[in-house]
Amino acid sequence: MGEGERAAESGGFSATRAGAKCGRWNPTAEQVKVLTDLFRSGLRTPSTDQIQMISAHLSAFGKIESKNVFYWFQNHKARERHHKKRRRGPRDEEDDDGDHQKARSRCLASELCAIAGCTKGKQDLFWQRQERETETLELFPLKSCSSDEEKVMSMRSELWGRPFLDAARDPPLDLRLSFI
Amino acid sequence: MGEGERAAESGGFSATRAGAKCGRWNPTAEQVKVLTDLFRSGLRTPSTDQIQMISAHLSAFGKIESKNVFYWFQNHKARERHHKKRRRGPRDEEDDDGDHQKARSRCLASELCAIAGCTKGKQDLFWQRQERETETLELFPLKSCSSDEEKVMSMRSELWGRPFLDAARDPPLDLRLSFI
DNA sequence: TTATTATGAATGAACG
DNA sequence: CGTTCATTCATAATAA
Repeated sequence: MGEGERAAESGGFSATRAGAKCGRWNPTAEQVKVLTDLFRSGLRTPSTDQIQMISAHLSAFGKIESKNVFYWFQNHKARERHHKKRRRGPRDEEDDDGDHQKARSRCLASELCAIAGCTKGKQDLFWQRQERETETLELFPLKSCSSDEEKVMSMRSELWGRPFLDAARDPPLDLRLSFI
Repeated sequence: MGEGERAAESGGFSATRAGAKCGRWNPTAEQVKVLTDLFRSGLRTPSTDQIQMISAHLSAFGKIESKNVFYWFQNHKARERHHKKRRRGPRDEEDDDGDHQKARSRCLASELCAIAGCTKGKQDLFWQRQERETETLELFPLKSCSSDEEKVMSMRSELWGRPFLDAARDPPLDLRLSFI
């Protein structure tokens, strides 16, 4: 199992990390980055809409489904509690991809985030939402998430690494964070 | 096959086999011995308490953390199952697997085991349990696991290999196994 | 040394 | 939501 194929690196951007048969979702560095940021920003249990939204944007970095986002948050939240301690290893920081194409560009103005759910009435649950086509959703459908004085955390200035190759294709990703 | 191999001779005791800078936990022969015994005794998925307990005792043989125990069982269970592929014992096969390990035997004097969880109310999960100091747990804290006759498996008489050198320092390890 | 194996650690996916 | 399973990744140990 020593598989040295690990070396198989992504061609241009860190797409599929594992060259093996991807039976399951394999998040790219960018995707993880965004998800982590969202999580650190306070997002714990994204609504169906938020999941759809996030998934849509992350699809720019690679194949991804809504359920992946759903699971990601579920797992991350559940495990955070069990993982409060030190994280082994000296060099285990991040990005094991080997490709450092993280054009550190700051998007202060445009912070990435989740769109408020503002769940409209009744809708199918989770990702099983009939899978209507592939993207019918809009980026900013919400018109009034209402005020809410609940948790309004502001985003932390974070960088956004984008593939320098498809700069034109991937959306700017400047979403607004507005927790329900 | 490895399992026992690297364990080397139990003739004495293999101190911290870890050659040096252990990036990751490297179990000693004794630790593996105990874990293996517990596993073969039927323990598959130790509870948080059991993990803590086991970890505490195994620490006598070397550095170890609760999460190591947790992972060990996870891996061991998963792998044994996976390795059961294409292995049809023609004849008298011990067929030790399965869940029938009900050797309801007497907990003879020195049986190694895990202490019942007796999960009292709410407790942190897994090995993340606050890491309260270094063992506040008692060997037989339970006074009444209360009703619930879930799975009460008894231990199979097994010997306990102990380092003859540190007999005094390491706990006798005569615990009782009582699944919940 | 390099190649392979054994296994610790991590996490996606799901179960109950 | 907590817990468990299945795969995969990473690396110490060991064979070649």
